[in-house]
Amino acid sequence: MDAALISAIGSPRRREILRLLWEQELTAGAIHQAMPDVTFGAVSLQLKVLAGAGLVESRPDAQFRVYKVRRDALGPVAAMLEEMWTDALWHLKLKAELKESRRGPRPRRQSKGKKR
Amino acid sequence: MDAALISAIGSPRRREILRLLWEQELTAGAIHQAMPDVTFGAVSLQLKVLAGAGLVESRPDAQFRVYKVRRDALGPVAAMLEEMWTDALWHLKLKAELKESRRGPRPRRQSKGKKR
DNA sequence: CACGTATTTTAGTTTGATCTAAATTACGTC
DNA sequence: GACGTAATTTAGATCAAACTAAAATACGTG
Repeated sequence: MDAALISAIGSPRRREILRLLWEQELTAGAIHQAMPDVTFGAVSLQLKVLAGAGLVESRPDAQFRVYKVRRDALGPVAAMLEEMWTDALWHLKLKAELKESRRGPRPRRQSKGKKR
Repeated sequence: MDAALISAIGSPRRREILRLLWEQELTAGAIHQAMPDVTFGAVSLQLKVLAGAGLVESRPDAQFRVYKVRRDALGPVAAMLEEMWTDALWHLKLKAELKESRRGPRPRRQSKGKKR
């Protein structure tokens, strides 16, 4: 129960990933598919942070890597997150939250036309 | 129990303030005195964030403003923070954490010499 | 081992969080 | 009301988190 854990769940993006992993194990690719607004690389980096905090673990499975949430590491926070997520309004809130809290460069538009 | 709460405790600086307020009520000035590495303004801004998340409340007392932590708002997180803080290693950890996580401009040196 | 798919890592960019300094507001006392 | 102290707010600066694109790595298969 250390500061890295609390910092890790402080990010909406990382909570989104935890949410996806809550009920099922998923490959990195599957997680990315569920988050179309970021690149695969970004997802991988956040998974690394989560793993560093001990909140997820992964195992290789053929050419895939399967991620799994470590609920026990979350302790009492697990219940808190669940409560948050079962809240009927959550889906609406999540959208707003992600929109207002995203950082880093905007998704670049496909530069159409110029062919190089 | 919403996202603002989790985000609020995600910041080491704000956790430091919560720690100071944990056992006693304090004025904004007293909190600032206990945090000599930031300006009064910075402390005030963080108190505002904490208040916005419902984690602290304040009442005027003469020309002062007394702040108080709202433990109930923290729910299960309260116990987690306490555990973190009673950890014997905590003091060492805190220093390292603050050093590595501070943001914003460096403290400016007194511009000595040139009298403007 | 060349090739295709899955994932991670690196290098560089953007932006919001956090900060400072200064201006402003709030309160009490004379 | 003028003055002094306490606190907040504003405007501007800096930094690191979070991102992208591309390169590198890992794994399985023909």
